[in-house]
Amino acid sequence: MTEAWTSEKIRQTFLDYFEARDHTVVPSASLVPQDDPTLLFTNAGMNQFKDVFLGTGTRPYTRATDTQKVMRVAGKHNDLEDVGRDGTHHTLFEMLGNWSFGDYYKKEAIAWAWDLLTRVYGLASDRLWATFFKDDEGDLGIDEEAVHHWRATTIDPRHILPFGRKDNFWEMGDTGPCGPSSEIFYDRGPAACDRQTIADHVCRVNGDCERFTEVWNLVFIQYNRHASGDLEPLPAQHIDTGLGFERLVALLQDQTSNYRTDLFWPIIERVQVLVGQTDAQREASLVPYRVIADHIRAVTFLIGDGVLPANDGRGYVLRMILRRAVRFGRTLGFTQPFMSELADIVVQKMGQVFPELPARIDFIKATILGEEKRFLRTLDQGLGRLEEIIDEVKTEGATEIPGDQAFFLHDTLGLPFEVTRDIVLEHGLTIDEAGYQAEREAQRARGRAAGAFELEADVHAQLYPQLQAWIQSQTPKWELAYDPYGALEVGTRVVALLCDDQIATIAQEGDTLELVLADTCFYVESGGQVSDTGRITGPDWEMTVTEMRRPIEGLIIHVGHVIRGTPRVGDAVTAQVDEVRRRDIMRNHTATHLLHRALREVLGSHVQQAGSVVAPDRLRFDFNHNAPMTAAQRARIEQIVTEVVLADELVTSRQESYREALSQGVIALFEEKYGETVRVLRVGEPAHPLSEELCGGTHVARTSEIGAFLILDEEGIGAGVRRIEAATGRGALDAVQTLRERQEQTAALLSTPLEELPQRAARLLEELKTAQREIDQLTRKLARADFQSLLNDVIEIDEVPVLTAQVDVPDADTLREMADWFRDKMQGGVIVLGTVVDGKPLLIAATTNQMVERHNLHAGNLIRQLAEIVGGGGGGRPDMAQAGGRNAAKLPTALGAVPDLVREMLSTKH
RNA sequence: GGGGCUGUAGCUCAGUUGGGAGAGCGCUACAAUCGCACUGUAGAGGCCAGGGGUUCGAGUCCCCUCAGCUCCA
Repeated sequence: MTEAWTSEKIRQTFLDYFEARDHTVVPSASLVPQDDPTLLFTNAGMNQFKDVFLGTGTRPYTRATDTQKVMRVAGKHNDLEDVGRDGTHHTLFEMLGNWSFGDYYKKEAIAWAWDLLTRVYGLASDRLWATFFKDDEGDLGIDEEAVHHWRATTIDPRHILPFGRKDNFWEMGDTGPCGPSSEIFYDRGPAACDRQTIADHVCRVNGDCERFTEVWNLVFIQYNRHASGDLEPLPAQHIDTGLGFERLVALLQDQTSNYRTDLFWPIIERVQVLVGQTDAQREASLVPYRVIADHIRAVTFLIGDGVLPANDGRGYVLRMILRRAVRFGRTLGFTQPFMSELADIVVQKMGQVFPELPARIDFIKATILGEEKRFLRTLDQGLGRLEEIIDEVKTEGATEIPGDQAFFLHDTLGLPFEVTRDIVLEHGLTIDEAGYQAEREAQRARGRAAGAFELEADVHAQLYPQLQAWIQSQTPKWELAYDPYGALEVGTRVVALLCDDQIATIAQEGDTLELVLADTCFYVESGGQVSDTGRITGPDWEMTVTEMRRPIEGLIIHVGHVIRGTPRVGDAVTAQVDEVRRRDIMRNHTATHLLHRALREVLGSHVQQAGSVVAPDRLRFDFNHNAPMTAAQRARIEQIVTEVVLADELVTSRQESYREALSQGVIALFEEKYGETVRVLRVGEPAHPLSEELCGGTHVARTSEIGAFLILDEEGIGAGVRRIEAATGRGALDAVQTLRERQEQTAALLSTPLEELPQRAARLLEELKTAQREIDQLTRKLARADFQSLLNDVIEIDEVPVLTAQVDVPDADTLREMADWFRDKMQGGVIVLGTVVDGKPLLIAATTNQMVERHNLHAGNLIRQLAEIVGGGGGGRPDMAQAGGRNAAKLPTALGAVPDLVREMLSTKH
């Protein structure tokens, strides 16, 4: 190992090696699996080729090689909380692989793997071990073929070992392609064993210690497992290999820890600079360094693939990883956001291989920074509450924080338990960890009981592959021609029919039908653009098309109703898209691109599309931005788009390789699945395009066709995500007409010319306000006058002044005010006032505090008895209470009862 | 998908068996000062997130919706 094996060189050597052996070098698939709802993240190199192994998809090549970014955060081999505690486990890593789809098999796979490791990479052959499959549970026997090819290499024959189904038989799931595997291990020597202290530990291959490192797994796919459990030999045999890149780099750079390689060490050094520690300090607290180095890679890649921090799903995992890194950062002394700066290092290091990273660097950093700030805020709130809890515990003289309190901090306020524990210990208190764990377990159990992660139980999972197989049996050479970009009408024929989820050859009038055509010009929902509708006409029949589906690659279904005649398989038909509707959609789609560009111009280049819907009547566009748009920004954006519309710019598309497009700075959207060749949509002249995006949608030919563009609405739909609704062409006209209608109605109601409407409304509001104020003043004046005359009616009961009266006031507030005047005037005494508001009786009783204490005259008690008389209820404070009822006619009776009641209450004084 | 918490003045929040919507900061005016900070006085500012229900009466109780925070899957 005299050469310097940089990670870049190691990766490139692998790809070059297989490219020289006729493999197509393909880009890594996104970390977000496409078309696979069962998977949270891409977790193996084979994910992107799953359809090939399943037989539902094909590729234009039979040999491929790649480096695949892979995420593993939960599972038997990797738990998030373990990452960073040793030198070999990661959340995100690269998996180098070579693939054969029905091409070469075990001989080449084994020979090349051996050749590459020993000759090219120069690993010592006496350190290498190989395993093969020997069935220990069934009758599959020994993988003699693998043994044979291993013996043909220069490997020490004693280093070829058999293992059973647990270690050496690979299956994708309960059913599907599977087969034996062969693994290559590297022996790091006895000193590398991390289990030497365990009594009965024996260092060996598959012995679960760090001495023997699994380097490369070669999977030989040769069976298909049926639901019955039977294994059927496949007609075509495949190779699927995975070589852990980070481990290989560690081996070639002669490091026992992956973190000491050039993949991670620059990050660690940067962290050290930022936090200002010495080398000795760094070595003393390596775990936080490793956690941060690992997690910043995962976070950068996840955001680069369009995952955003969220409360569920992928976004939640991203948030947990980022927050875990911040948490460990705090233990190093970081008090300010630091992660976004580290993203630069990751992008510098990996950007060549993963061009999506440099293309989105600003967005990635802004997202990380935003989430870091959010988390710091969450921590502040949680810490504030924790201080309160600690104070409470201390004043109670206790020394332990209850487990449920710690769990509350974690569950509700998001304060990590580790943080809570550290602070509590600093205060010299303890924490009820068992109680915390119990609460946590209870919460987990509730979550599980409520239904585990539901995998989409698609009843059609079997149907459509069957349909496809049926079509192939009828017309072996057939391949769907999908062209929504040209004419909106096509002459073709019926290839297959589905009625009531059954494959059929004929359908009846009135049936709901799923129909497959040989060619179609109907657009299938994708990239936010909704599916086309239209009709299909046969020789003597006709059907509507109301919905389109693409259940599996290469199969497009037209769903609709037969409105006339009997469709049959093989019929020649004319398929016709609803043109008016489609043209509206095209206007909206092109306008979406223009809107995207205008947003970036006005709000900044951090604006990224986070989703969109392109329908005939409107377009919806979600994007990342932190604040509501101002009216001026909205107007500016409409203006920019309109200028492009008026300039009558050319709209063109071209096919290009994905990598090439990205490297030219073409905007790629997250939600979209991109193949190796992509369609680039351009607005404007080639020399200086106004907008270039990857897009599979349909567009107008010239921007002037858009007609008009109008933003209808702008709102926030989540943390840092805004949504714009807009309309073009006829939709914009509709919107303007609706606005005008409303405005005219309003103007007519106010008898005001349109242009004076705002002033008129403002003046009316002002008038209303002053009028209300006048009413209030007059009401009070009247009440005051009433009150003065009422003072003549005060009677005395046992030397206590008592006033009872029915007055005419508009509300309870005025009654209350009159009672206050009485109390000011009389110093002591009892007042009960009644009135009728909206046909309902209303009563107020007031006394003074001294009356309550000395004479047991409780206003609340008094009012309750009165309320009963008027058919209601009441209550209040001892000195002020109010009641209402249903029977206004009884109000005089109630008031008449007051003297007796007061006398009674006074007589029972203590 | 399930659970927890929160939503009251521009901001931070209080509001105790259901019965007068409040504090601090900020804002405006006036006073004081050469002026500012400060201080004093007065004032403006609230569909108590939205909707429905219970009640004579709901910021408060019940249900639903929306939004934010958070945990779990």
